[in-house]
Amino acid sequence: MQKKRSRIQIINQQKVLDAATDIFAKYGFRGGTIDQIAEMAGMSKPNLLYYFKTKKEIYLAVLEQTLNKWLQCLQDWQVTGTPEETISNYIDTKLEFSRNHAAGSRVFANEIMEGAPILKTLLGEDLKRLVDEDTKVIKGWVKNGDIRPIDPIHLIFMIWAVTQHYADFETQIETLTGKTLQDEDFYKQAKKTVKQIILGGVLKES
Amino acid sequence: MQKKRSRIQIINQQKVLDAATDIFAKYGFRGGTIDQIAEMAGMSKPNLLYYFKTKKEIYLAVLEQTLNKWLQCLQDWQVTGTPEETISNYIDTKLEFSRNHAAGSRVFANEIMEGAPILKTLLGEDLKRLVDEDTKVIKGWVKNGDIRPIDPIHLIFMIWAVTQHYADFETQIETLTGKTLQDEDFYKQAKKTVKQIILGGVLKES
Amino acid sequence: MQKKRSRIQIINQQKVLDAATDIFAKYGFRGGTIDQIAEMAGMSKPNLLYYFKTKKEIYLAVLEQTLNKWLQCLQDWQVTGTPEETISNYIDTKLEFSRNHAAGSRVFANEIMEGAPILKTLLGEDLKRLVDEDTKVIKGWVKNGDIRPIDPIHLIFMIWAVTQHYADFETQIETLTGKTLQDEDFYKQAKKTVKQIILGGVLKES
Amino acid sequence: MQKKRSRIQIINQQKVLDAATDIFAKYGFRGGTIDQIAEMAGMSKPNLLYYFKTKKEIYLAVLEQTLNKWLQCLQDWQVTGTPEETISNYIDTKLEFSRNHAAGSRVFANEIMEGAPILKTLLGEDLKRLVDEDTKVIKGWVKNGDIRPIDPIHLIFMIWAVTQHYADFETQIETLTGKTLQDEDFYKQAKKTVKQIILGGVLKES
DNA sequence: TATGAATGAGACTTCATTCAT
DNA sequence: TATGAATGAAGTCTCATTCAT
Repeated sequence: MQKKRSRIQIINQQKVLDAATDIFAKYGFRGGTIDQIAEMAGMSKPNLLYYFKTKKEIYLAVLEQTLNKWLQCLQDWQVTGTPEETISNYIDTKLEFSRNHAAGSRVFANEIMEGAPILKTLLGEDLKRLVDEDTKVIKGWVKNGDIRPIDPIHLIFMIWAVTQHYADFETQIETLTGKTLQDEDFYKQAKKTVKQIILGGVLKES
Repeated sequence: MQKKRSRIQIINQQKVLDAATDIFAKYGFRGGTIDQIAEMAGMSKPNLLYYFKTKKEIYLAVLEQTLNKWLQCLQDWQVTGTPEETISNYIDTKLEFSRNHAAGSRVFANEIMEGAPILKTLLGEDLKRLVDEDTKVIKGWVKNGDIRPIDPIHLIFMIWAVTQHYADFETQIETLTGKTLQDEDFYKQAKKTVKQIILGGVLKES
Repeated sequence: MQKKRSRIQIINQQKVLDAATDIFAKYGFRGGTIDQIAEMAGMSKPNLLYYFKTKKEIYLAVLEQTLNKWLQCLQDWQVTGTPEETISNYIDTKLEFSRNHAAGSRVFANEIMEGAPILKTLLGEDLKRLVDEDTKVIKGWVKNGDIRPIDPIHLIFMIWAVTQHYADFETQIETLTGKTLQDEDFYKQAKKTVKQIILGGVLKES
Repeated sequence: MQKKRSRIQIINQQKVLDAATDIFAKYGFRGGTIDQIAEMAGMSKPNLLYYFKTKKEIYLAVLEQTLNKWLQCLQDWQVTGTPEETISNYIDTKLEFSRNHAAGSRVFANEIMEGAPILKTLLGEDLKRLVDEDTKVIKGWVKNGDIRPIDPIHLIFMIWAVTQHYADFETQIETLTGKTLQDEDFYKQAKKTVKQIILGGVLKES
């Protein structure tokens, strides 16, 4: 039974989640501390623990929230068009997510590098289902001769890798270029190049 | 005065570094503990600290060792051939590194997600120099009409992202496919697909 | 000036005291928490603290209430009859108290095992006075040849020990026999046996 | 596998157990703190936790140690003689235990008043078996006409209650009489009176 | 070289209590 | 009268590090 949440409760819980996302993004679950989160959220540690009883509970809430945003994000994507439109749209969606939820993306990355103790089941079930669907679509394109003969799963990994890279390795990218996805021109250039190469490598020459 | 290192010392130090690489790969610097490293290395904590005085010293040694392997790896790479040969070779090199040093790759990933407190300077100097050189080469190709007009920096990021993905997200990949780069067929298929798409997207149609 | 206490106040205070008696009986003063008491009393913690300002205040009220009941209980007891009647009556009284106020008895037991920080003075004054009186009565009986020559203080301890045992070690007794003093037959049998032995050991054979 | 314990380890573990027995005797498991135990044992808190990893582990060790002493104690008891000898001997044994292990006795009392979360199983199995045996013996005496017709279980409870009372309510007894079982005369007088009454109440007049 | 013992700092969490409404 | 929100103090436990042998 979901407790009724007052206005201030919603606000404070979100403050905590935002701070926690940043901290867990940097240090992972084990490395991040409640002190850091409390300070960043601008509240005392016991007050924070009034909203979330344990560190793990905060972590789970962060994962869940990020997951929801990610799923919602993927729902925006449509498989209806041509391969070019569909892939292009998918890259748009993923890169947009990396721009708007860089910290969330890093929380996922950390979780997976820790061996995905929480998300493993989910990855093996829900995500696998999504991937299987996409794989079928791509296989259909190949069989149909719409695109070059490509191994679908590695194409999917490639798109994920590239789009998430801009979020997960933001520090490195910023150190090397002085830019992040927040920079509009840089964002456009990244999107353009990624699409250029992937579509160029996947589509048949007309 | 460099202490003379006995045979056993060298062996034990390497045992520590191997264990530490695994632990820091999973939990990052903050999240990993000396206890975990000592246990994995099969020695007592005080004995471990006889070889490395502090946790940070271990971490630095891990980073340095991984870095050396990575640089050595890159030295094997030759820019002398055609764009196709050069890029193909680069992908080979990076993917091979991901296969042989998956944990090391994840230590880097963690370090960068923590904001690269140790490596930031290095990234901004040594790595930037390497990247600048590569950028020049690619620009030359473009100007020369050898390849399509591509933004060099995003091409480089793309190759990094894709090749490292197989190391950094190993857990996710294994959960989805049941395979890792250690699987020879999977490794070959990954390499083939990555080259196919990137080269296909970069090279001009003949 | 004694605040006028409304009906609901009286009811709620009693709800708190009942819950607190149970909790302190189980965990002692230090081990019991206001949360536990509040939950058992079915009210929020701040509301509970509206009736009793501090944990200690609750504890004192519990001790006082139990004490009052105990004293009232002892007033029912009459020394007027024969030794047999008097002792028999005393055992009745004490055992009845154990049955009706098992939790209260345990609160006392805890208090005393903690070193009686609150009750020590009372024990040394009021209780000592009562014990001294009883001692005199018993000594009189002995001198008079009404009962066997018995050390009065140890007789008193014995009656206390036995009667309180059924309250304080209720869990043990229930585990061993499946019964408590709430069970009418068990209660009667306990009373009968206790009287049989003590009276048999104290009274002269006729 | 029992770790080999060095000399100092044994000494320090015993220091901890002794202190913990006193603290848990006073405040119960919930109420007693590691700080108190560490201070009483004369060592730092982390050092104490080097020997026992958790508070519960200390508590279990205390219960186990006390239990062992208690069982060893009961082994000294012989059922071989007449009812008089046997009961007399039993009282001796139990009272001696109360004198030598007053704190341990109180730890048990606390455990039982908390509902015996740890010992419940043990009480229901091992102790029940012991009690059943004793019950049979007593029943035999009754059937044989050696003693008066007494309910065995309540006789056993009575002996336990009385003998343990001197340990568990030591504070009250000392406040009222200025004596404890450590006082030799008081000890002898208690023993004499207890035996006098119980034997007087149980045995037939010769 | 190796390890049992020890500890201060700090992390997570609980709890009595207060505040504001 | 009632309760959601907040907090300082304290309690349990972990961890990097040091010491002694």
